[in-house]
Amino acid sequence: MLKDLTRISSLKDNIDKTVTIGGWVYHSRPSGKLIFIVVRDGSGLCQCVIEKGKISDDLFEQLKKLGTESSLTITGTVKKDDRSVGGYELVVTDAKVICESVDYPITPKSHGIDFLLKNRHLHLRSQRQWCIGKVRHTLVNAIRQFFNDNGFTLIDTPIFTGIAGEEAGSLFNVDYFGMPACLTQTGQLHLECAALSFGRVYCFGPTFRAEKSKTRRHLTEFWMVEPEVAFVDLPGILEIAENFVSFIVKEVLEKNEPELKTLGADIESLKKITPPFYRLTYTQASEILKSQKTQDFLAAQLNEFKAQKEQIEKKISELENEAKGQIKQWRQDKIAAELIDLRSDLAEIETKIENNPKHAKLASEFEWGKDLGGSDETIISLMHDKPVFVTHYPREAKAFYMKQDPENPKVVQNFDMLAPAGFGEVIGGSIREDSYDKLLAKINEQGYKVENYQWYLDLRKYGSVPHGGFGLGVERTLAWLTGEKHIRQCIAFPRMMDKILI
RNA sequence: UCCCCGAUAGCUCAAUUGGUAGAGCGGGCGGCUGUUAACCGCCAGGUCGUAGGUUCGAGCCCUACUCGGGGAGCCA
Repeated sequence: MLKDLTRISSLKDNIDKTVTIGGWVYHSRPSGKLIFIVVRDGSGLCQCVIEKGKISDDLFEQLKKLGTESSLTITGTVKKDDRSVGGYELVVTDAKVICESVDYPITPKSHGIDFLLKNRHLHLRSQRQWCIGKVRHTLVNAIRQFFNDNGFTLIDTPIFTGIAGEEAGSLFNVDYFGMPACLTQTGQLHLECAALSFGRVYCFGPTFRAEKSKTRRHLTEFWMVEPEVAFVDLPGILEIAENFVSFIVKEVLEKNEPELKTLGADIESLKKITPPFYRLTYTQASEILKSQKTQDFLAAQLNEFKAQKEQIEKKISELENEAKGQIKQWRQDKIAAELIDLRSDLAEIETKIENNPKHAKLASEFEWGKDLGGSDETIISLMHDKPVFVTHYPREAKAFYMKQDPENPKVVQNFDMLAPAGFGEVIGGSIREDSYDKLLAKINEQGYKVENYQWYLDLRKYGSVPHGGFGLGVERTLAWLTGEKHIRQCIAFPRMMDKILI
């Protein structure tokens, strides 16, 4: 049976032919002697038109009452029709219900995020999650393709590890047969070993951080790709990063434009993502933050928010007045629904208005030496239409393995890549400290146990070379590309702080 | 860990300022041959998160707790 099924995505090659598709009821609109059932089969959506008389009355009655997400096979003639979702529809001649679905909990109307997460096993079938999954698939392939095509060798780094790459406070500890171990936070340290064997390597896998972060940009388990390159300097690694990011954006644009449109992604701004990206040093970035330009920028933004707020409030009061008048019940209901949407928009804009002066204050009081805060990153990122590399952060604020800048010992040769339009950090990377003595001193300075890092130090003892790399978070990149507000929607089964739902 | 907001029908939300709980969607029944989150009529559906308190009277006020959302710090 399965081999005889046609996938919805290939209906365009079967116009006027009779085919059978297998799928689930996405939407059903019975209308007397005519039923429209939109079927999804994982490859797309297809509207099936069922006319009474063309099939048996019993089947007609069964299809008429079929609930959302019932599974079936359905046979009919493929017609091109612009009125139909996807552009093609099936004029049905036969159907077979496989499993009737009754009281499917997710309805076409809006739902709260808590409800949807608790129903994640079903929510994955929704159009939005499906689109994100398709884009993620392209993204992951593009990531692999870029490195594979540019002389990188894939190295699978371990998930159980003994030493930390980042802050020890964010480690998940596990009991490894009675011995202490932890889940990997980065494959970088292991990858450096491999880079000195293969020259150019990358790893791609899940990463775990026990940060107590409850924000739209954090997960405790996320996927990260990390390239590591021998014989490279900071300008060199930046060039790789911008070519890499430009490539994956181009691939997604080429292969997933319909999905991006459905998701409401800003396709025009993604088309601008081509090398070169902007480059700022941390010191330049901090000067921008403290400048009048930034204050003006934020003030302009505040005015815009206030104008938006006024517009929303005006609309709300208009609708409220209309609702007081003598109008039909259905109009009352429509107004109520619009009011709910508008009030939620209003709350969002009010939060922005409230945060704006705080962000302005934080920016104006920015002190050299601190790490860039979330709002600082957002400001820098909003002021640019392409990704921005921020380089040369203060040494104290950064990880022990980053190479001290020979020209300014207070900073390291690192970089963050901020995605444009306020999205913020997507990549973090650096040139690694390749001097044995400097690395040893830094390990001691941090209070780490040298014996744990002996193998890592060995890399600086036997044929050390300048090398570096970066890590790109898959979910954050996906959120940026798709315009999704929260990265928990960018992985099928998100793991969030204190919460594993299924 | 800190700050703010919330919890009312299966779901999303109302309840005119403390006076007997409403609507849409979803479900059930009926109608409709071109629907697009279809539409029209009828029906069922509630111990207002939990525990106290104030009051003649609490969904609404107060206290504590639980759960959730947003933001901060930190990060990819």
